[in-house]
Amino acid sequence: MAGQHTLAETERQVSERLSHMNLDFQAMAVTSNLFRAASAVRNHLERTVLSASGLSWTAFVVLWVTWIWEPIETRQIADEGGFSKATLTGVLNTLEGREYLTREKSKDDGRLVLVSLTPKGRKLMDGLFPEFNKQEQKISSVVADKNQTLFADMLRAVTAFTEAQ
Amino acid sequence: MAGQHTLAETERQVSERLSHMNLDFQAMAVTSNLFRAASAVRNHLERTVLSASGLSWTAFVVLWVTWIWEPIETRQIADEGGFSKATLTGVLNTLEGREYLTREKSKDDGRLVLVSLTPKGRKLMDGLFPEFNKQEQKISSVVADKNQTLFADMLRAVTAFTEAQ
DNA sequence: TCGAGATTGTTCGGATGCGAATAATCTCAG
DNA sequence: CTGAGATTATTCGCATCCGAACAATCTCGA
Repeated sequence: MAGQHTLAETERQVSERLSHMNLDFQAMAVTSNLFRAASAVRNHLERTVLSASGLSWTAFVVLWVTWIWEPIETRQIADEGGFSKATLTGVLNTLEGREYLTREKSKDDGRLVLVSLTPKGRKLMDGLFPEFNKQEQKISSVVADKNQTLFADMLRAVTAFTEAQ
Repeated sequence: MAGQHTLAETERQVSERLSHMNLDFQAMAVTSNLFRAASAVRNHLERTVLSASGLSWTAFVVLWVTWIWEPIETRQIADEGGFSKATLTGVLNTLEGREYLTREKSKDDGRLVLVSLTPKGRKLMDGLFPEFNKQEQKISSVVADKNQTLFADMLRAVTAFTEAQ
C-alpha cells in the first residue's frame, strides 16, 4: 500500500525533476499530503467499516448528514457532503431503493425535496457509526492529543479560505 | 459554497444528536475536517486550474506522477495516486487518446506496461504545473509559515499509520 | 397581476471509480 | 524442465461523479 517509493524518495525525486522551476515545495508538500491522507483514510474506512454494509463512501456521507439533520433539504446534503446535485440524485436513488431513506416534496416550497431516514436506515447508522468512530479515534491518535485541536483548526482554515476563493 | 450551516453550527448539532452515544468528538472533528479540506481544495483546483485544459483531478494526478517518474510502471501510478488499477486503465485510455502519454510493454517483464509523456503531454505539464503550484501556495498560506512543516508532518503521519493498518 | 429572472431537483452524456474475473507472464520448488 | 502458484494489466458490470440542459417552482419589481 505504501508504494514502491517512500514519501521521502518521492519528495526528493520531485525536487530533482522540478528544481529549475522556482516552485513552492513546502506548499506542494502540504496539499499533496492532504490528498494522500484523505485518500488513505477514506480507503481504510471503506474497507474496515463500510464494505460490510455494502455502502460506498458517498452513500455513507449522505446517510450521516441525513441522520444529523433530518428532515433535510437535498441541496444541503450536497453542500455538506461536497458533491454535486447530480451526483446526489443518483445516490439518493440507490439509498431509497434499499429503503434506508425517503424523499418527500416540501409543502412550503414545491421545488424542494426533503429527505428522512427510514427506521431501517436509522438502525443501520446506530450500529454503524460507533464502529466508524472507533476507527476515527485510532487514526486521530497518531496526532498527539494536545495537537488535535490545532490540526482540526488548520484543516478548518484551509476549507474556509478555499471555499471563499 | 460554505453551506446553509456554519461549521460551528454543524458541530453543535452533531454533539446534540449524538451526545448519548459516548463518541470521540475530537477524532470526529479531525477526520471530517480532513475530508472537507481535501474536497474543498480539490474542487477549487479543478475549477481554477484544471478545467481550462479539460483535465479531471485523476487525469492530472496521472500526468503529474508520470511527469516526475517517467518511464513509470502503471502499478506505481495507481499506487502513488491512490486509486485502483481498474480505474487507471480507463484514465490511461483517455489520456493516450488525447496524446498526452504513451504505453509500452516492458522488455524485462512482459506483464508490465511502462508509461511516458509525449512531447505534447510534457508541454502541457510545463505550462500547467506552475499555475497549479501558485494556487497551492495561496491555499497553504492560511497556515502560518512556521506551522506548515508541522501540518505536513501530521498529514504524513496519518497516511503512514492508516496505510499500515 | 404578471412575467422576467432566480432557484431547485432531475436528466443526459461521458468520464471516473471499484471489486471480481480473466488472460498473459513470471517464479521457483521439485 | 515443468507446472502450480503468484503477479500484472485489462475487461466487465455496476455505482458514482460532474457540467450542462431542462422543467417546475418561486420571487419580486412594475
